Amino acid sequence: MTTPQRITKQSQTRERVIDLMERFGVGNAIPSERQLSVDLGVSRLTVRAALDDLVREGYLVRRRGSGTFVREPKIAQELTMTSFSEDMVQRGMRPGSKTLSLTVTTAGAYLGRCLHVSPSERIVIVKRLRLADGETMAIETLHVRESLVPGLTPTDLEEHSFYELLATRYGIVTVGGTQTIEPTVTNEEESAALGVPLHSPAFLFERTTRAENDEIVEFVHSIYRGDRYRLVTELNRRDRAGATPVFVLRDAG
Amino acid sequence: MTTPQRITKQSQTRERVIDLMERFGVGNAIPSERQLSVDLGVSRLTVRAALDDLVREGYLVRRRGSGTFVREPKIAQELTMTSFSEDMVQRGMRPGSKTLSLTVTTAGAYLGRCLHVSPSERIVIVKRLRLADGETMAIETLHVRESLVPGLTPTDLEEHSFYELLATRYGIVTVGGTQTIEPTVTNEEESAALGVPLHSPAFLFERTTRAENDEIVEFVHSIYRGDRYRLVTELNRRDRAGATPVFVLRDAG
DNA sequence: TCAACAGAGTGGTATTGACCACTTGCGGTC
DNA sequence: GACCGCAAGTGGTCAATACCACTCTGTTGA
Repeated sequence: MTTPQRITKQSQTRERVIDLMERFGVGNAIPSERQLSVDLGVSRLTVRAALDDLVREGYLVRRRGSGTFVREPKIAQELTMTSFSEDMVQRGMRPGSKTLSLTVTTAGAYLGRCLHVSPSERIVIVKRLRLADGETMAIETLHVRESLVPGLTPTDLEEHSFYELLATRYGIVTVGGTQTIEPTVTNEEESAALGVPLHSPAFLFERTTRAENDEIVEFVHSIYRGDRYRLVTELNRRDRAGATPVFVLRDAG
Repeated sequence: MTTPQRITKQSQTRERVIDLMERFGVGNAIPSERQLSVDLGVSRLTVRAALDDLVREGYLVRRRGSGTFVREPKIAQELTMTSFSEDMVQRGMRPGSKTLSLTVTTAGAYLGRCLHVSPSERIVIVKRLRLADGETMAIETLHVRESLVPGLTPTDLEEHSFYELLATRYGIVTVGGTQTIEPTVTNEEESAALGVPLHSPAFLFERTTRAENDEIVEFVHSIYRGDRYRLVTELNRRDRAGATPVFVLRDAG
């Protein structure tokens, strides 16, 4: 059901349908399933499987007795495993990062538990601002074992995405993680950094990220401006799996 | 692909597989797809379609060459189309509802836009507290066209789930909706009602719900205590569709 | 002129049969 | 006893076909 890694007729069909979607344009119907199965030389079942995925991902809508139509593109990215940098690029904005501080300390009890390491392990703590088109969007505190990222400098992080650095320089591929989201209000430091009034509503994100070997790579604590972000979920009685939320950047002002 | 509303072999198969899952227990394999297709008297493809859904919803895991196994149950409910009442029952808590006010006014510009009705349409506005095991969890403001729910009383809402009432008494079946989530802080009224300090962090949920004919049924504005709820998301580099968040009730204190 | 109807076309469901890729365990071999 | 390899069983993919329920449209009838 999930997209296969190997080249399969279903995945080929998917790609060719995506091409067709662009050709026909938003709001229009793509050829019928039977027509597609003839045109693409695959069975209708294969066509349906490919369309199923595209429908579930929100690119197409089916109307029984009528046809399958190209949906208008989503306005926002899914709340998923993308870095802030990637995310902003996809939204068509210029991402930025300003490193406020980079310190090394021992983990201590709390961080040790978060990162699954000994409390005496040395940890790099990086505090940085996240910018979009020059405007401050969030303040992020990154915690990572020093042994994983030797020689990391503040400017590294302003020039590259952290995940990019992990992958290319340190050979660490992240595969998943857990994220919790809470409402909070900004404190003095956060308000000053974000340029919002004291005690403004904000999202508190906490994320732990895992590598391929199931080791915990990082623990990130982020404060996102509540006046610039909101979460949007499409609810669905029939198909409970469709409740994938998107993290939406609001209009300014 | 989506669960059908009519009785279908696939939905029957789904139910019978769920029975089997309970019988075999967490961690164990259920019978093979071929075996199930014989036992249940349906084709293997139908079995697969039913299993697909259960896998996507996280109840089963498939291991190629090995079998299909019962996953351990999720710790929390998905952020989905369940009513507060259903939700609390599933968490093993006793839901409660205390109606604070029930008024009827004209929609006006803003509500008219939210509900897709004329600004002069008469709207029932219900304000009520949501309780779990006697403790106040949220304050909810419900907006619904008066013509949809004639004769609705405050006590109705304390004795039944609103969705239950809609379905049984008014014959309105809800099929989906859109929900937005923002961080906020409680105002004087909300703080008093929830029993938290003034300006406490909270989640602001806004939901519009659609009926079968795509008409908008309700617009709900809810304030959830930030000290009792958090959102949890499992992130996944490989399968982007799997980022379904859960709305977790925190430990008290 | 307009409403009702019939038919063609669409997605939704289901069957049967086949082959592939992978896991596992059994049995033979060294 | 330890190791290797093979075969059986599993999920993954795909084909060809059939019928149902629904939508839309063009035609027919009043």
